[in-house]
Amino acid sequence: MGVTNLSAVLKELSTIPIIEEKKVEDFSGKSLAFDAFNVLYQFLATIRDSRGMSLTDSEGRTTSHLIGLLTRNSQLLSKGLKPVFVFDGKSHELKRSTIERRSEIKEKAEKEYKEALKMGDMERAKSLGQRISRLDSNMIDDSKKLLDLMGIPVIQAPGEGEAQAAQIASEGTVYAVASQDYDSLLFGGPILVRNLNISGRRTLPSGHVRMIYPQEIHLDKMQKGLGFTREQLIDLGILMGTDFNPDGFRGVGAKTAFKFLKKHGDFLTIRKNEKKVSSVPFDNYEEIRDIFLHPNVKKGVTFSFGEYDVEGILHFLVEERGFNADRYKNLLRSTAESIETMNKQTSLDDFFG
DNA sequence: CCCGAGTA
DNA sequence: TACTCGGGG
Repeated sequence: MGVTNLSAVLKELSTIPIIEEKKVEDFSGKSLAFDAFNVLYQFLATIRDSRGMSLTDSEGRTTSHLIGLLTRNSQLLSKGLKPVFVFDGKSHELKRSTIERRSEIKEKAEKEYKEALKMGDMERAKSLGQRISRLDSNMIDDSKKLLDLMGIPVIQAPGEGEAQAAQIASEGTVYAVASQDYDSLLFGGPILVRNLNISGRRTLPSGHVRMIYPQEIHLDKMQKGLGFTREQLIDLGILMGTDFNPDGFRGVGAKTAFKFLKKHGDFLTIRKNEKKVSSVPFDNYEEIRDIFLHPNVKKGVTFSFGEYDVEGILHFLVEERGFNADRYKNLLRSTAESIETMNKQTSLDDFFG
């Protein structure tokens, strides 16, 4: 999850427009560091059958994440994007309670889901199904295996994936971080790209349909538009709630957090002067701030892109997971072909400067 | 999530 | 061309 509700702040409180609308093709030739868990959870939540159940192979193993990774990444590769996947390592102890709470919520949703199924309330079942996605170590392993077969580099972060992704983005090893969360910006990643693993149209809870485009957000522009330093952006996040203090503060949302920060300058001064923030016990401020300012990351990480191995992918998905070969072989071949023609083109470009 | 078939 | 629906495993 992470910091997800910053959109309102960026749209309504900034003096300059911060969110740049892009097309997927605009990222052709650029490498993007995807927060792997972020992507996988997205697939697990959305790739479901009409009863809200994950898709599985004949042995009951979930395959939703594999379908998502294969189709989405094949499209991105066809358009010349160079995805890199960064997996979470050990999560910070302050995040544990968040994780535990999420798993409680999931257990509750699971019970309600079964009831909804019994009652035949499919709409409700489907929406509950989305909340009970679990990512186990087998799913992580076969995601890595599939990515490897697709030639997509897999990076193992020592801690937060989002932090490691931000690190390689600041080092210029990748162009940007791709995620739905804003955390990479708080970790110091200079560019964030959102909506890159989401299709063009989305049905909102209200029933309205809206087009979704990739968005590019630059940290420096965001700081300029809001008039905040990076430290203040971190304070903003903490006031609104992060993975490390998920509750935030009662009655403090985007606007109030922004207002407090403008008035007092930093979190500790707000804590001294604003009742909404001071009335709650909260002694992890320095530690949380430090997670964002000095994250647990590896420096100087390098990687290389591999071959898109059509035969290998087919073997894994068809032989081992029961995918329908006819359904996917066209996608695989045309993807391999686009990659090949693009490689030829870029090597020509390199040759001629 | 993505795709294809069916429909207008 | 635009949209909805069902299926994918």
